Amino acid sequence: MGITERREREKEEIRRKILDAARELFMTEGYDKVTMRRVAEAIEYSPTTIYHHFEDKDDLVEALCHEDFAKLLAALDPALLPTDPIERLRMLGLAYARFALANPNQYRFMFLTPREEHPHPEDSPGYQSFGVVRQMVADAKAAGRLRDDDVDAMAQTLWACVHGAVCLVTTFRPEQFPCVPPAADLIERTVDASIRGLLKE
Amino acid sequence: MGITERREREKEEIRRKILDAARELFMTEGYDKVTMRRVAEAIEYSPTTIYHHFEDKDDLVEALCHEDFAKLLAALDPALLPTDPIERLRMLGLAYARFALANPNQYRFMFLTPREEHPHPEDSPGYQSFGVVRQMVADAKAAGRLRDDDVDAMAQTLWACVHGAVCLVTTFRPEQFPCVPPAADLIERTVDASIRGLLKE
DNA sequence: CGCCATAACTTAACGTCGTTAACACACAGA
DNA sequence: TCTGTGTGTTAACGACGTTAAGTTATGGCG
Repeated sequence: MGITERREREKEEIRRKILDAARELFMTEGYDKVTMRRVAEAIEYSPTTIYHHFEDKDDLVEALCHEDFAKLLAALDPALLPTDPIERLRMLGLAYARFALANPNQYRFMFLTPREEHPHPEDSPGYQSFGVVRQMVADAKAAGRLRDDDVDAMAQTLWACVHGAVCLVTTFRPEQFPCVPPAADLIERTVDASIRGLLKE
Repeated sequence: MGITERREREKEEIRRKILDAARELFMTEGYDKVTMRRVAEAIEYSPTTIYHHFEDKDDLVEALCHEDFAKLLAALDPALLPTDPIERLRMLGLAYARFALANPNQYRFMFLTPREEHPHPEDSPGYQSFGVVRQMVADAKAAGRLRDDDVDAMAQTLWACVHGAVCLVTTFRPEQFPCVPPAADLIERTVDASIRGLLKE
């Protein structure tokens, strides 16, 4: 009775094809250019077929996004970071920014698009990514290196700062807005300043 | 020969009406809901009429945006701020955030939408707003309060941090993402930490 | 085998959007 | 009085997300 299993495998296969085609369009041309019709054309099916695998366009991009949160979580793997708590935080910030700059369209959808209908459950990669930050802030705090007691608030502050630098760099081209410096420079400066602002004494 | 003047006055009047209707829609319902047809309906003209006053939808929203940059510049008026350079910077950051939180849709378009075709000339309010930040950073530097020498880079760093806090707060509702704290609290903490990170010793 | 239910997939359409071509009309200047 | 310019309209085009209806293939079952 391997028939239904084969069916499921085939269904999964085309779901995979849809996701891959959508991601290709999404990465290279951005959200607006991911139209159901273009995705369908890319996989050589009719647009209606996509609706058998995803509820609507939002659901499709949401699925993409879910995969990307997993990638982000992997990119923040604590095992890859130094042991000194502060240096660790610094490298975490840079790794986060590296992910964002490498996947600007995804980042935009993940962190810059209001997604009221899709909250992050506690065991989701998105939630866990924040957990990594919080844990490292907690470690730095435990090592007596931070000035404040509110670990959550400090983690959010760091996140906000790096997020801001990433947003500026990915939104504006250097020549467009007043004197935006080389991307890497602004990000490094922002990570440094925000961490320093939380240090004890 | 007041005829052409009356004509121009009338033309200006309807342009004004279009902008007002568009702003109303834009503020309350966001960019997507500002359709040429709905704006036209609001002012009781045909959609085509709008195209006699604005090149396309982008041009219309761009005009809205231009007005908002002027409002931002006004909201950052240095005369309203304290005299101590650091306290001044702090209040500037809070005033910036206040503007953003009061006009989230406009803020989104102003600072979160890539606008490749519309750079900011040096005398534009957008450019000048950054000038205000840079000037205050320069003053703090002149007062010997800052650790670094690169005024532009420090101004951009502060901007990035506040921008990031504003983006998080306007994008996510408190219950949606991990433990986002009360908006005002995160913003204040971010302003404080980023400035502290730039202080001398 | 022959019938049929179900799932996969398509065609064709609806309503919305931004935008534009074609036309109508008022009216100042000759 | 004619004419051109500016101001406005209607009606359409093509692209979009989405869906109703229909087609086809195929495994299950008498």
